[in-house]
This record gives sequence, structure tokens and C-alpha cells, in this order.
Amino acid sequence: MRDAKVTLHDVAKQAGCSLATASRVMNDNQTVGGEVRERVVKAAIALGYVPNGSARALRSTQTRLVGAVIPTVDHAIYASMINALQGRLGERKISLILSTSMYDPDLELQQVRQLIERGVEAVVLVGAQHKAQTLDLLDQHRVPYVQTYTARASGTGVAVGFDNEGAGRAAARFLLELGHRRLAMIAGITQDNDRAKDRVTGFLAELAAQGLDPAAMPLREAPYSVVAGAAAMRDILAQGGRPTAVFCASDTLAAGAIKHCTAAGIDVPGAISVLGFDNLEIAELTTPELTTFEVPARDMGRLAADYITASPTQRLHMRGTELPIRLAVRGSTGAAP
Amino acid sequence: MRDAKVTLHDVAKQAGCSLATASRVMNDNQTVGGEVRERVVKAAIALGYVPNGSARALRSTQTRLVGAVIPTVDHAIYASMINALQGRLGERKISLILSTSMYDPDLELQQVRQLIERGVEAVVLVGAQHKAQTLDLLDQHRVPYVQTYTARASGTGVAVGFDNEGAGRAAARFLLELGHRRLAMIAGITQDNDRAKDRVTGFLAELAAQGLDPAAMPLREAPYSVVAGAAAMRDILAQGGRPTAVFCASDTLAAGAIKHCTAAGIDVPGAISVLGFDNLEIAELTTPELTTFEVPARDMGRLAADYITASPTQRLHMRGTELPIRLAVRGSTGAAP
DNA sequence: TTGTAGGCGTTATCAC
DNA sequence: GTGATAACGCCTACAA
Repeated sequence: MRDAKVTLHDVAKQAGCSLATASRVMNDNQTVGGEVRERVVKAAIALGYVPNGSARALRSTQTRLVGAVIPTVDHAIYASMINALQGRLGERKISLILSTSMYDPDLELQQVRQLIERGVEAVVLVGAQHKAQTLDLLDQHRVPYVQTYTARASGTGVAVGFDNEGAGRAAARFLLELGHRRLAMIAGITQDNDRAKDRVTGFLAELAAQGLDPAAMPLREAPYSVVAGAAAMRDILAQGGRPTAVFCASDTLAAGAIKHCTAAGIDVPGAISVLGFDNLEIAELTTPELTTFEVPARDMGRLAADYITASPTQRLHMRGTELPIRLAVRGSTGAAP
Repeated sequence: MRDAKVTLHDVAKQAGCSLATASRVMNDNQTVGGEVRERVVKAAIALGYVPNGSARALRSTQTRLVGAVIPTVDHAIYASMINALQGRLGERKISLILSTSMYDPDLELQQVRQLIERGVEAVVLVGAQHKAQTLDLLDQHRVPYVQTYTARASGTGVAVGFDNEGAGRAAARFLLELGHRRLAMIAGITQDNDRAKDRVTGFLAELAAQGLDPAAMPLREAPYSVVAGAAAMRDILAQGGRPTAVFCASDTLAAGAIKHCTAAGIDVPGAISVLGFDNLEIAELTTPELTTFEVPARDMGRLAADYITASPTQRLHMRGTELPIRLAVRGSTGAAP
């Protein structure tokens, strides 16, 4: 087996040229003779040369590394974004360092610091709510960052996402227009989560605007999972004054809500309409299928990558990309009974 | 704002000590005086010093970087593994570079090469089937690799996973014991995918062992998605000689199969039993709920991380971790009609 | 306990 | 067009 540590020096020696020339060949620098270039390429292949990224980065201050800090990969909505982001970056030979914060801002700060140590050239975050220290650190090291799943950027960041508050209002409007008056909401955990918070705010604001009392509305927070959604639904029903429509801040929560209703013999949407959020694959698996907002996860990943790979001047024309979210109407919602 | 490029040199100057001493402090080297140590720490914080990972890596040949190449993040089963892997590695201050191959071995090779350039200290792959060149490259650079979702390692790698062929056989046995004789299978795309292939092999082998004709069994391959599962189910039914039980190589396929049956007015499990694979969250969302094999995705991620962070000597005691997979029996399977 | 100095593999700036 | 040579920021013998 060929030796493990073949350096550019070895390649140059084998090709009978200088280190500098070999380097030029590896970097597609045009100022090198065709004949020499060929010898270098051949030598590199023969020796199994692989450039040393650390050395290259150290010398050129170009790491071709991008970092992402997301709450978890275990939610399809984030996984989708990451998949698109990585795919797009990979096309441009940029590697993605992925880390998860588990919705913990302190952990996020730590991860961001680590990413900066690694020399990432940009960072992708989720949401606009972060520790001031986190954004300061990024600024201090001139590392641009894009905030996804939100339309309003904080700090010097750029947002690639959608309007969560607007979505909350749209949800309320949709249900109100179906004639519902006794509404409820199963939200995500709003602590340290501006997206979850904004959806609640928007939903309540619209109720108030239409003359209903937001304070009277049953509201539960639950982690994004089917079982938590079912439990929250149970709680809301146990509370009395049964709602005729429930807005769930994620499809997993909605799936749990429907599941509980079905188990409890409550007809969906006959007795209760259930509205979801995300439009995951599971939205078409529930019975009835889920009416839900389609979140452009893939687009966000793709656009974040585009922003990152754009030149600084190009970036100026890209400030704040707000994506539309459309409602996918299926069977889980209907007119108020 | 403080300057972006603060080097250890600056810290040392500010603390009034030598570069070496400052370096010792940053690396928790004990041989440094308490008073000086404090000055260095204070200076580092004051200046907002962040070590340069590239320089550190170049000098110490320790990158604390691990790479993973998976088919896609868009399948919950891989996302789960990655989530656990990253979490565990993160605890040990190791960063994860994630890339996706889209089931393409050539792309995988390219990604692995890129990871080696980055100086990753280990690589996590999926499955045991890879280009010889890929594994050679890893060996050549002394980069250990672990193969997940499989129990048999190839090359010099280590497997952290389960026996796909055994699972296929277990699936057949389970259905046969329920009295089914006309079986069918919806497999994943087997090209370049040993896990998918092994499940088919095992399933067919067991049929043959029990005196049935494997060649006569309806078999469809489909990408892992609900719609593809539904389409495959349609095809199988259209083929005539309707089976009484269908083994699907993933829960998404199974969900699609059930969905199609329901739409076609075929009772599950009354007329047809459907058996899944993965035990994703969606397994409890279908109607009826899915009987399926539980794949230890989280465990694989965790164990892969443990293997990677183990010392070379410890690793010798860890060769080949085969995980058991258990069957979660729910409502989608029943006795043959 | 602390300082000095050499070098990790590469790229960039000079000369030639 | 090509070749020396000096950094890049850090770690680590070796000295003191």
C-alpha cells in the first residue's frame, strides 16, 4: 500500500519540478507549461496524493467549510432543509459541519464558537432568537450567518424563511372563515423558540381582531411529537368547553391530536377540525388527511446555500428572502358543526 | 468591535508571557503557574481569542473532525442515526462533517476523498457495499471507518448494525407462521444497496426453505416513499394472484401500501397483511397501525460514535457490533384469510 | 515553571 | 513559465 502521508513536496520531486509549480498545477493556475502540468498530474495520481486541507486553509484563509446549527435532525422539517443545504453546498465542493442545539441557546453558542474555531465561512441558524453573545461572536469574526424558518433577521444576519406570525394569523382566519368560533391551539414549546412563539402570537392576534377573546382560548404547549400532540388534545378536551377547531403548530402534533380524537370517538372534521403545520409526508397518512401549511424547507436550504456561495456584492441584492407558505387543504378541516 | 484575527501571539503579549506558555494554558497543560495562567485566560477573554483550528490541526495532526456519508438526510431512519451520532460526538467536542451520496457510489467516493482532505479522523458509512477504491483510499490514509445498518463489515471496516438478511428471513417466517402462503414483497431499490438486497435475499431464502417457490413471488422495487409504496402495491394487485401478505422494506413503503389498499377497498389485515420495516413514528399513524421491525438507528449512531472515540486498543475489543432487531406487532398483520 | 526555536503542508511573493 | 523562500498560527521538544 502506498504511504499515507504523501505531500505536495513528494509530488513535485516525482514530477521533477519545484513545490511551487506543483502547487500551481493543483490549483489550476494557468501559468504552467502543458508538459510539466501533465507530469505533475500523473505523479499526484501515482502517489495517491490528497491535499492537506488544514495546511491549505491555514495558508489561504479559505476553508470551504460552512456550519449549521439546528435544533435537531430528528424532525423531518429540519432534516429536509439540511438535506437541500448540504446537497447544494456539496455541488460547490463546500463541506457542511452539522451540529444540533436541542433548542438550547447556551449549547448553540458553544456550537457556534466551535464552528468559528473550525474556520467556517458562514453559519446557518434556525430562527432569529439567539443569545446576543452568539451573534456578536459571529460578527466579531466576520462570519456571515443566515437565519432560516423566519422572515425577520436579527443582528447582521439575513433571513431566509417565512412569516410565522402571519402564518398564525392565516390559520386563525382560515378556521374563522369556516365558521368556527370556539378555537384551540396546540403550540410547540415557546421557550427559546421565536417561531413557535410567533405562530401563537399571530393566531391570538387574529382572534382578537375578529372580536374573540384570546385569553379564553385553550392553549397547550407540547414538544413536537405524536404522543405529545395526543396528550395535549386530551388535556384540551378534559378542560371542558370543547373547541370545534384546533390549530396545531406542527404536523406531528396534529397527527397526535387526530389520533386522540379518533380513539375518543370524536369525529374529525365532523365534530372537531384539526389544522396542521409543515406539510410533512405524514400529512397524507392520517385519517382524515391533514389540512396543513406547507413550509418550504427545501427551498430554505437551497436558498441559504445560494446566499452563502454568493459573492459579498451579490449578497447585497439578496437581503431578506421571504418565502410564501401555502395552505394544503385536505380532509381534516371542515365547516363548524 | 474587537479585531477579527486575534492570535495566540496577541494573547501572550497582552498577558506578558511567551507564546509557549499561552499555548500551554489553552491546552490545559498543568505545568504552568496559577498566576500566569489566570493572566492568560483573562487576556484571551478580553481579546475574544478563538483558536485557529486549521493551524492546530496542521501542527498536531489532531483535527477532532469526523465525517459521515449517508444516502440522504431525508429519511427519518438516517436522520435519527445522524442525530445520535452528532450528539454523542459533540459531547466530546468532535465536529461532524455530513455529506449525502444519494445512493450513488461514485458520489460517495468523491465525498470520502473530500473528507480525507479535511483530515477527518474517522468516517461513518452506511452499508457494506462500496467501491473498492473508496475503502482503499480510507485504508491508505489510515482513516478508520464504521459501516452502519449492516452486520457484516467489508474491507478493514467495522460494522455497527444488524443482519438484514436475517431480518428478511424473520419477516418471511412471521408471515408464514400466520398461515400466509401467497406472499409478496415491496423492496427498496436494490442497485448499489446491499441492505435492500439482503432483505430480499433473506425473505426469498426463507420462502424456499419452507417449500414455496421464490420465483413465483410478486416482487417490486420502489424508492422509499409513501407514493412509491402505493404505486408498487397497485402494480402487485394488478398482476393478479392477489397475495394475502406483503412485506415492505420500509415503513414509508408500507404506509403507501396500506393507503392504496384502503383506497381500493381492500381490508388490512383482513384480506391482506402488511408488514413494515424501521418502526418510524409513522408506524403508529397508519390505520391500522403498522406491524414492523424496529431498527436501532439511534443506537447505531451512538455506538458508531463510541467506537470512533475509543482508543485504538479499546477498538480491538469492539469488532463488529451486531444489534438485535425486534418485531413490533401492531394491527396491520393477522392470520391468513 | 517558563522561554526559544523549529517545523507541520501549503500558498503567495518575489526573483529569474 | 518556473523556482526559491517566507509566511500562515500553533504545538512541543529542548533549554534555561
